[in-house]
Amino acid sequence: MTAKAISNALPQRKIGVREKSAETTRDSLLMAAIKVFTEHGFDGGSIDQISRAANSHDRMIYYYFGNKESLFVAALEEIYRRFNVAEAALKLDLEQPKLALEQVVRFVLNYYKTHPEFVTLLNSENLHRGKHIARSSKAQEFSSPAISVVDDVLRRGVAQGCFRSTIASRDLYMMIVALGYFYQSNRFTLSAFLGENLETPEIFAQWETFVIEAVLRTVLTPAAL
Amino acid sequence: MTAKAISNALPQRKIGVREKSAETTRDSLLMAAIKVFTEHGFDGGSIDQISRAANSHDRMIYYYFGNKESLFVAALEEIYRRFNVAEAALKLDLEQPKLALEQVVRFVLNYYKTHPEFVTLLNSENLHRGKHIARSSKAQEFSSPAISVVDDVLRRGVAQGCFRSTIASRDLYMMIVALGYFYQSNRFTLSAFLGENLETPEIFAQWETFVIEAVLRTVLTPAAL
Amino acid sequence: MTAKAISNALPQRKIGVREKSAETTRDSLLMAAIKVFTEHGFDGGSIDQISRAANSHDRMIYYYFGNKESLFVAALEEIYRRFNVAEAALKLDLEQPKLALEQVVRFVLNYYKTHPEFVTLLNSENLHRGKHIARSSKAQEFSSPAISVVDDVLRRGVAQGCFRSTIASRDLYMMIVALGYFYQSNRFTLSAFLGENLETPEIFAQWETFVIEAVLRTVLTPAAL
Amino acid sequence: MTAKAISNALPQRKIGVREKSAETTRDSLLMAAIKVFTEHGFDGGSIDQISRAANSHDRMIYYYFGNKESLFVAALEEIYRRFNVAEAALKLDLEQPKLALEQVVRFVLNYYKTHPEFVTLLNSENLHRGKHIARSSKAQEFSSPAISVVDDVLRRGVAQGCFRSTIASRDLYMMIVALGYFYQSNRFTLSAFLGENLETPEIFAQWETFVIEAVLRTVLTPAAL
DNA sequence: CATGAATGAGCTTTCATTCAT
DNA sequence: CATGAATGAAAGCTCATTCAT
Repeated sequence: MTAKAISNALPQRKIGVREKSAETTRDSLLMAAIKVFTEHGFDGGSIDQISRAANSHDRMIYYYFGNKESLFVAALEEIYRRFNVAEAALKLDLEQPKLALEQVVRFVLNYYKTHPEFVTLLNSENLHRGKHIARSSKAQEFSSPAISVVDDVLRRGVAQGCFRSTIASRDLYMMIVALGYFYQSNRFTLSAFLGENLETPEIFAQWETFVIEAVLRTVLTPAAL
Repeated sequence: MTAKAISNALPQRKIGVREKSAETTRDSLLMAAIKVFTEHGFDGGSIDQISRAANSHDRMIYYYFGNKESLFVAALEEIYRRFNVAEAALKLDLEQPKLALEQVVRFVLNYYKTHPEFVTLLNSENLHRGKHIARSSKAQEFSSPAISVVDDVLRRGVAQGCFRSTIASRDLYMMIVALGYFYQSNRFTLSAFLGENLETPEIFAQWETFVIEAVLRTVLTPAAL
Repeated sequence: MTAKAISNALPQRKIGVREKSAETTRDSLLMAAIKVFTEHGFDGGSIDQISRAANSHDRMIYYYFGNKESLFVAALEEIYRRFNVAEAALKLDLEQPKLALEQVVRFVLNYYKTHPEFVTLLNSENLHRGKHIARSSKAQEFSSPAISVVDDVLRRGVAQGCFRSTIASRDLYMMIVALGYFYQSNRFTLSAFLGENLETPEIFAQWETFVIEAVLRTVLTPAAL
Repeated sequence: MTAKAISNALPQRKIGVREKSAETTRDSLLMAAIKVFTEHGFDGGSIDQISRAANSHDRMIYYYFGNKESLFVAALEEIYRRFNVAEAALKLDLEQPKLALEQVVRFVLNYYKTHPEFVTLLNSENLHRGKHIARSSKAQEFSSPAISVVDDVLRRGVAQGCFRSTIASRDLYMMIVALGYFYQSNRFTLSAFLGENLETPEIFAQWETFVIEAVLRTVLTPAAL
């Protein structure tokens, strides 16, 4: 029969024989996985959808990743890696802590806005109570850079006397992330409930301004306000 | 043999002949749906799991709700209804806006904490880009009470001169909700990344204190700080 | 609950309480059955579709007809009854056998064309090897009029000397019916295979002329040709 | 317990591990499909019945054919292919057009009689208004041989002067097919209505003689009669 | 490295029908 | 005469995964 079965059932899927290197196959499967999991979540996305989107075959996913869960973990790690790369590119002037903090807030809000896969994959992961990320050896190493950026800015501001000294960097980090993440992750239900489309640039801009103000007012000393 | 076939065949699933009223059947299906969707999300939760948990049959879900999506919409509406009931029971002293606002924050944070189904169902819904709630005629009517509570407090505080007049109630509402929701919805990935368990009472208490402070600092006039 | 379950699942189906007489309900169910069975066949048509089309309820079908098969038998009997009524209205001049035979052919071809339900229901019935009609007590009484019309014309023509005496009326009857029925019943596959749409008036007219000629040439004596 | 579950569980359904080639599996599924669709029609025949009859599994039907409809199309194409093969084996002496035409009629009538699957599958297909065959790319290529055989004989007869020149080959083709097909496809309802069993050899023989005579009388010139 | 074949359990949904009032 | 409730079986189809080469 040779290739006839599949070409009968899925005629649109013919791929050339050995025309792609291993690296490419693995990569395109991973990209496809991020795309499909972003659109349908872990449960909603199927192995078949992913392999088809990658112009490959189901079997290759098992070859390279073992199973669906491991593929999902790889996808999670990849989007975290990308976030860290983007964050590392952020050049902050620590000598101006107030401005630096504002930049961090802008970066976070805009990163979430332009990278829905980040929000959606984490959303799906939390629906599963974090069971996949718990299996990742790289989980914690990925978070430290993010938090340390906030920590650095905070320390410098305290040292300069413009930031309050009682703020825990973990809380500040979570505040910034929460205000950015929630707006994106819940924009659909929020839009429905508020009767306003949160995806318009105007409303996002207003929110960004508000968040910056809220963060600064929380952190700044009365004198620096 | 499939698990489903077994459960159909096993005698212990047989329920007494028409011993339950329609009210009970519909209700228990809805309660079971909330439970199962909370634990596994929309895609992860199966019709079979739900009917079994309700001690009923698959068929009755279609009898009472039409299909899986409509059942999910009914579940969403129910948890929103409950939230509004709980919020309506909240007695605020509007003459003390600062205290009232603190109470609102405490209420929201604790409601999300004690009602994981609220967070999880919305999480699942946003994964589907809000397509289910868009079909609900009750969506908007459910959100207005929540926002108006914040609005009332805010107006009163502005009138008394202790709250800043430039705050939009929608932004304030979203801030409170975001800080409460995100902590719960992302507690699994956050715990993994931070290396700290956010479900311990101590860390939650610290977060609650921080959020109250952040909200008040954002809203209060310099004089009232 | 009362009516809430159905109105939730099938909101478009509310019917007034007792606003229709029994006669009407039974009749509209029968009409709906003919319609649905015509469109989808016995297997393809569902009890639910039928009761909905009749603006009634599943339960009423069982009340009036007992089960799906008996409903189908009733539908078959009804379309045969209608055919006989139409045929009885046909006024033939037996003194002109050739003309009368032509009229019969025209009647049959046009009846099948304008009553697709006749063709489709019989089609469906033959797919089930006639098991439903075998249960009908009225089956044979319905066929006699049809055949006797052909028989009368044939006898008269033989008596007059213009028709050949060796023709069996059963064969002649089947020939006319076959040429009319097949064209209608198989018009879809024929159109696909021939690459011509048999539903256009021109092609039907050509066929009608051809059939009349074929029937007459088969029956007429050489002298009368 | 459902019958399906049972058949999944019972050991006698287990087939040897990979003891069958793909060729065999696909073919036996197709053969089983023809058998089951012949007996119960498209709607009445189930995927489960077919896979069981082929000693295979539901899943393989989707693997090889995609879905039930495509399997049905494949079945239709297969029986048409077989008809064409049988017809191609027919050796006609075109120098004797009258005899050749008689042979064509005998061939068609006997093919339909001995291949009920041909009649039944087309019957079922027409019940669905030809929607499946419309999706077949091979539909028209299958019909041309059949019609061209009739066309060849007709032309030769006209050339020799024994056949009338006004006959359209399409009409002649449809006449022969109609008289053969209808007798088989409607033999159940006809038997019930006529009170005679059309499956007895005597009645079939009489019909065959009649049809040959009718076709020849329609086609022959008066001189050749 | 890659692929065709196969597997069995699971999914959501619809079926005809019956019960009790 | 009619209806709301319930039932169990079966439908078509998709799931993640494994085998053998």
